[in-house]
Amino acid sequence: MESNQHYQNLSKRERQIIDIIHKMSEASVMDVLDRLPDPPTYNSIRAIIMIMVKKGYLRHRKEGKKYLYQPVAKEETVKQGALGHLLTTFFDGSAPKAISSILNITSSKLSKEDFQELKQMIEDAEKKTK
Amino acid sequence: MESNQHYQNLSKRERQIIDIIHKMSEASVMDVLDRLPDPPTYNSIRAIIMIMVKKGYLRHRKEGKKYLYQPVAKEETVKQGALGHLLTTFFDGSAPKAISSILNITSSKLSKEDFQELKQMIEDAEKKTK
DNA sequence: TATTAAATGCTAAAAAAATAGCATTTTAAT
DNA sequence: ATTAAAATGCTATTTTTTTAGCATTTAATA
Repeated sequence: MESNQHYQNLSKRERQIIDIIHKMSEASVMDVLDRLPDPPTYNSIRAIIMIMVKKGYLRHRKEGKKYLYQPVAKEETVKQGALGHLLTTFFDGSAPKAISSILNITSSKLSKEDFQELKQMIEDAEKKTK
Repeated sequence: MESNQHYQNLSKRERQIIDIIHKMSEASVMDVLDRLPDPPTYNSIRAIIMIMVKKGYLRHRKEGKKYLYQPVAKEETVKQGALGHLLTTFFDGSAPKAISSILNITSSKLSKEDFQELKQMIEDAEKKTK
C-alpha cells in the first residue's frame, strides 16, 4: 500500500507508536514495547506495526537479529505537517503566537548561545523575505 | 467524569472534533458536521461529543436553540501540552529547532511588524532568564 | 553447537470506536 | 399558531482497533 496524507488518520495506538519511532528515529518492536504506556504484548504491538507498514507509514531494515522500523515520510515533511496543524488548530495560524508560547515553556532552559541563534534565525528569515 | 491528562488519549474522531472546536473556540454539532472530513450523521457526531462531555473534555453552554460546545481545559494548558509534545516528538526538545522550522514554513507570510515583534519577544525572554 | 532473543505467519476474538435510527421535545422564526 | 431546525433520550449495529495465542524460523552469542 502507499499514500499517506499524514498522521491525522492514525488510530490512538498507531500514533503512540509512530511518535516513539520518531523520537528514536528508528525502533524495534522491543523498543516500542519498552516505551508504550500500558503496553500490550509483543505480538500485539507487532500487529499494529505491521498494519502501519502495510498502510505505508513505516518500513523496516534488518540489523542483525532485529528489525528496525522507521517512518517512511520524509522527516522534514512530517515536522512541517505537524507544526502546520498545530499552528492552525491552536494558534490561529500565527507564527508569532506559537513562538511566544514556545519561549514561555522553554526560555528558562535556553542558553545565551540559544538566544543568539534565535536572533540570527530571525534576521536571516527577514532577509529572505525582502 | 473528570481528569483528562490530555489529548493523547482521544480517538481519531474525537481528535478531529476537538480540533475543530479549538479552532472555533466553541462549536455546535452542526458546526462540527460542516467541518468534519467524511462526516457521519448528526446523531453520530452527537454521540461522540457526548462521550467527550462525559469524559470531561468538553462542556457546553446553551445559546438560544443551539448548544455550543467548548473545551474544558484551559486554553493555555492545551497549547503548552500540544507544543511540548511536538517539541519532544519531532524536535528533540529543542526550541531553536522548532522555531527554525516554524520560520521556514511561515516566514514568507510575516510582516515587518511580525519580525519586530519576534525580536522583541526574544529580548524579553532573554531578560527574564537573567 | 546449544541456547535464546527476536522475527514470522497465521488466526481468532475481545474491546473500543463509529455510525445511525426513531420518537419526542425545545425553541426560534415565520 | 405553525413550521422547521436543533437538541434529546434511547437503543442497536457495524466497523475498526486492539489484543493475543501458538507453532515455526532466523540469527547472534555463550
